[in-house]
Parts: sequence; structure tokens; C-alpha cells
Amino acid sequence: MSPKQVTDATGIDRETLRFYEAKSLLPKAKRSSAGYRDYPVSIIDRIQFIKASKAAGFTLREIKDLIELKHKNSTCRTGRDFAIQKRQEIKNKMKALREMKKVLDYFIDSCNSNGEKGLNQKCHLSFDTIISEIKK
Amino acid sequence: MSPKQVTDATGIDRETLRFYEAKSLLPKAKRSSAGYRDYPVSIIDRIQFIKASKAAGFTLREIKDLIELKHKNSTCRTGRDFAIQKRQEIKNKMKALREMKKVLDYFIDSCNSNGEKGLNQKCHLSFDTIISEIKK
DNA sequence: ATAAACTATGTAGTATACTACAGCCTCAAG
DNA sequence: CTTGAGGCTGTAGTATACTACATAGTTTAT
Repeated sequence: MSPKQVTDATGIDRETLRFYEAKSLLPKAKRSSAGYRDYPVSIIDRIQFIKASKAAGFTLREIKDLIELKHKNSTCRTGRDFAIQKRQEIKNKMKALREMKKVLDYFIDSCNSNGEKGLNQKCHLSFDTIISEIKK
Repeated sequence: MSPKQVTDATGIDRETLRFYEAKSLLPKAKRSSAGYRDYPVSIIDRIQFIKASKAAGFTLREIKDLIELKHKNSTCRTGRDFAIQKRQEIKNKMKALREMKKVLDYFIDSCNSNGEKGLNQKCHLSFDTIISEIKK
């Protein structure tokens, strides 16, 4: 695949593609006779994973470590233990997201419960109030 | 609460506390006669929310907008609609985390299935392979 | 009373993750 | 055969989110 095809398929731009390659998040692409990059189709899934991981709050360094699971670890055990640790971080992030969702659910519900007319009124519900209500 | 009490309770440091105040993620603290900051107890929950949101991949700007839900919007409707949009982003991040967890589950399971001896061997399972296996 | 711990302001520096050129090359379409 | 889209390298600039002082004032324990 050409760089253009990859950027069209993934939404990341050419410069970012090069940047990720330089940071070793993507493998060095094969080159055409003219020196143009030629990516395998699997690059798409890899970039989707990177995008998802970034959206979930992981750094490029962390994402790189995840992608290199088997390379950087001498044994299956050290690789597995690293993966277990990262899986726990994922669970923690999921918990954080559930907590955030609770706050928004509470806010949205209380807006809706005021009916159509209420939706056009000024909103009286502070963030700190919501949090303290949810904790009860 | 003094700055020290807040940093001890939350794990963020004094400079970051000031930084968040300057960015309006935290309210301007009351001051003692000597000019020392004095925070309400509710600051703790607020900082926990900020930490959780950051871990989940939201920017400080986004977190600020969430905290200001009611202030920045003239009506309950605009506030609610913003919250609905943010809730959708949260759901998307949760989905991303579930996908990441699948990859790690697959890796961890395949390491474990090799038994105790296998764990001391070199690991033969590339990231791209895992992703393509999961997609099936 | 004095040292240690804590707090204040302001400014400068760092790490991360892009993003935007400049200057040049290649290739397909009309 | 030229023009426009796409590609190359390398370097510089930007936004975000801290992080680290320098300098100075305050509070507390001994």
C-alpha cells in the first residue's frame, strides 16, 4: 500500500506516518525503486490499534512496548507478566471511564427530568454537587 | 485544607496544584492571612476526577469543559447535548480498551498454555499475528 | 531563637506528540 | 511534455502538560 492509501484508510496524515515509523511504532516500510514507501496491508490494523490506544490514554512509548511484547522480552514469562500489568492498567482506565460516565448520566438525567421547558432554562447543577451526590 | 494536605491526599504535587488553578481546572483557593491557600474538602473529589479523566485520555481542556458543564452553557439543553456528546466519547474509549484487552488476553493465554517450561522459553507470537487472529 | 518544613510568585526549561515547511524527486493523465 | 498529485529527507516550530528553580515570606517544633 502507498502512503496515500494508508492515510486515506486510517485518517492519520503522511507526516504522522513518518513520525510513527521513526519512533518504531510502525515497521520500516519496504521501498519502491523510486524510494517510495510500500506498506503491507497489516499496517492498517496496527495503526488502528495505535489510534485506539492513544484515545485510551496510553503514550506512544507504552504503545510501542505493547507492540513489541515478544521482541523486548527474553522469555515468555517476562512478556506475559508485562502484559498482565498492562491489562490491569486497562481495567483501571475502564473503571475511571465508568466513574466519568456516572457523572454525565446524572447530569443528563437531571436536565431531562425538567421537561422540554426546563431544557430552555438556565441549568442549576454544579459539578461538585453531582460528584458528592454520586458518592452517596 | 492546606496545599500539603491536598497533595498528600491526592498524590499530585504543589506545582501541579498551582498549574491546575491557573488553568481554571480548580477554583481559586481562599487565602489565609499570610496568603496561604486554603482549599475546601471538595477539592479532593475534583482532583480525583481530573486524574481519572486524564488517565482515560482526556485533555485538560476537555476536562475543564466537563467541570464547567453548567457555567459555560446558557441553557440546560446545550449543556445536556454537550454531555451526551462527551458520554459517547467515553463509550468509544471503553470500546477501544476492550479491544486492547482482547489482544493482551490472547497473548497471556497463549503464554500460559505453554505450561511452566514454556514460560521460560522465548516467546513466538507477533503482535500482528495476534491482531489478525482476533479479527477472525 | 533558630532550624526545618511549608508556602508564595514568577519565570524558565523539559518531554511528548505532532505539524509545517523547504527543497527536491517521480509518475500518471491529458 | 508539462502539470499536478503524491513522495522523499531533514529541520524547525507548536501545543500540551507539566517540572524545576530562584527568591522570599511563614509556621512549627525543639
